[in-house]
Amino acid sequence: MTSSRATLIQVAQRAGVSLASTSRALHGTGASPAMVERVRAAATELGYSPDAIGRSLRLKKTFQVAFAVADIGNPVYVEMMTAIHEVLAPHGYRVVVMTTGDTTTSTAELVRSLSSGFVDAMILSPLRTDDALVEEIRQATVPVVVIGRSLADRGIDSVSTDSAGGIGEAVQHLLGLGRRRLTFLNGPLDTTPGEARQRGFDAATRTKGFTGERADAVVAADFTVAAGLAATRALLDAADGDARPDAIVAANDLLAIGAVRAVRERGLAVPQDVAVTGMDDTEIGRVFQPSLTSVSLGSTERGRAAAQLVVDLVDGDAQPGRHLAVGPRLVVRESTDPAAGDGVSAGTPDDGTGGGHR
Amino acid sequence: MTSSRATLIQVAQRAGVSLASTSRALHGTGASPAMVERVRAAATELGYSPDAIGRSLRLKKTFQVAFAVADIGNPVYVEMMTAIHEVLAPHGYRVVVMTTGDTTTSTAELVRSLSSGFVDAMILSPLRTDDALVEEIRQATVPVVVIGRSLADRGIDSVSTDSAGGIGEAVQHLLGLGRRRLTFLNGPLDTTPGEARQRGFDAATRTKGFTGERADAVVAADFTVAAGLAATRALLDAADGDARPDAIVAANDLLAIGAVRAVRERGLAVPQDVAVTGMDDTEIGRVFQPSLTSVSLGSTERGRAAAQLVVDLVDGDAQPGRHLAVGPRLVVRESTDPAAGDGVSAGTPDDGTGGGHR
DNA sequence: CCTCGGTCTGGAAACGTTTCCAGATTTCCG
DNA sequence: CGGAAATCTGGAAACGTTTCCAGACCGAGG
Repeated sequence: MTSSRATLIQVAQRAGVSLASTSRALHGTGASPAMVERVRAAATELGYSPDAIGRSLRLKKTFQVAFAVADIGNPVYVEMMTAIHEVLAPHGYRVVVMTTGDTTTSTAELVRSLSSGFVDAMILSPLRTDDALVEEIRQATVPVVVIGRSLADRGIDSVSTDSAGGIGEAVQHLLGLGRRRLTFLNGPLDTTPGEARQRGFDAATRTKGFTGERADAVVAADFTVAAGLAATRALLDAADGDARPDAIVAANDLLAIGAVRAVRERGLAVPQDVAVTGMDDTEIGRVFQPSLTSVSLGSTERGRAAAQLVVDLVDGDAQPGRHLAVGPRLVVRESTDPAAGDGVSAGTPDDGTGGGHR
Repeated sequence: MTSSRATLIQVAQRAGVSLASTSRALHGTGASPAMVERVRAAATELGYSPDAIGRSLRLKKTFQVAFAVADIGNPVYVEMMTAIHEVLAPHGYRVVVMTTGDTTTSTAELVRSLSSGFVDAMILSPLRTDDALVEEIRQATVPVVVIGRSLADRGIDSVSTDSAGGIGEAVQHLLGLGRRRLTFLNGPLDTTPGEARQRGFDAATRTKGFTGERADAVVAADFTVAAGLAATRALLDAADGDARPDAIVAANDLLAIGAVRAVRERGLAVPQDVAVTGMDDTEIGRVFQPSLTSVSLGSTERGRAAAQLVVDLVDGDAQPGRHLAVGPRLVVRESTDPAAGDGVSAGTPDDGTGGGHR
């Protein structure tokens, strides 16, 4: 407990040289070899390690970056966080996790708290944005990179994906498989993803290129398995025979799992009778039986890109206002194509459990 | 970008009073109402917000706590992190995520880095521990709370669970259901959990109270679905008829899922022909069909407990060396009991996707 | 031999905050 | 009304680091 509380001053005294020289010697710039040797010796003797706070105060740099989301347990955000950490750690930056709360107000408050200067930058993935929040971000005393919609026009660095386009990809995939009666299983429409994905489905099915017979949409109470199950049950109750969909496009993997369950309850087969697609490409969808065809929104890529923007902004001399888009990517598995891999043979690096300790 | 860069000195000048009085007025101690009013006004006028670094330097307190594990994407650790964050945030502490690397050496190195004083404490869940690491933790300049095995005898705060006992609970549960031929599906034995869980299985089956006919163990290559699938296939290939197990105790949920798949491949039913239990009680096991009976090791509780220990240690005046044990808890679901809930009706607060945005 | 340039060193300031200490002013009570 | 006590204020130091600045020293070239 007593070790390593040595300060630079003590090292200087021990080495019998000035504070300035000591700093230079350890920092490796403009000191004679003899001096370096001498100071190094004193430093190791005392078990010296530089104080991060003193250093930060002088340098006006904390070597910390905040990552703020509403729910840090959400697998999508966990993926982002992991990617962010992987990019930032080699650059010497620590990652501080924070929560935004549910509202734009609480998010704006969090952004305002940046003015106390405990981080060099923030990566923010807000649930939704409004003008007040955007303005707060612009006024922030440290760079903020937003994962969500593009804010390039407001001079804010941002990374986005195209979930609407992703739904379109799922629709095209199903049409390509010969499916003709599509139902979109969405979550609440008053959410940002719910709204965007609905837009994507409408765009894909109300175009001239739409070769199907029908395209309906139902809304589940929430983005959960239970809600997906209930909504799909109702859907199947209401329609049978030719009215029954032969494909369900779900707005995320959990809804898709609920849909699969409901379909099977009716004695129907997935994908033979009803094909199902999900979105987010989560571990849970990969492991499920049948493994889920899902639209990956590239959470890892988005996290990585955001972190890279931060590095440029903080280390280098980049100007804010850049925007990066990560394209959606359809991953075909059993829930639409029985012949597709089941995701098990492919090595899943994460074993999903504390039991994975080596 | 120009806002909130005001310093306390500027506030003092603006208010026309001394620096000392300004600090007191804002901090609310020993200042006259008039002074408080005056300083407050100046502060809001300038949009002042106190600098965290200057504050930390003076107070010798960072208001940050590190959480370090090998793999921050691992759901078990994510659960811990979430719980830790929930406990610490209300106390005004930020959470810094760090990775230990795979070896005890790299972990010890991380602990040593604490001497630069960027956090007030660390919560560490090491893959494994050795004497050098324990010694490093003892020497650390800030309190370290270990999640893993008890280190009370070394004067280090720790939180542990009893995975061995948890396996015992699974065994008892299966015996209670009338199962007689048990097979333990473990991961690599040279891992800490692998070793402990094997010990638990042996203890539960080699005792006088063991009412079964046989108890075997197989070892999968890894704690993954694929490894569980392969190992269980081999197991079923080798034995049939009466030799076939009527219950499989898996060392974690992913292995259990692999086992379920292999059993079904053979045209056997879960749980009727073969009952399966997992461990860790992950979301993935709850959602899987059949939903998995699993032994929860209370990751949330352990995280919460560790965070509470940190708060006591840093805020209060507790002495290190305490130890808390979180008991394992068996959650019965469909993979052993067809009548058990499938985990879907029970509200899962986390929707597992970015699509859950409100 | 003088001067110039380069290399190296030490003093001191600065980053922004909190708090000790002493002095000044007010309040209270005898 | 005098003195003690209580209340309030300002100066200054301290936390630990980096870096500007000036000065010292040395060697080389004129």
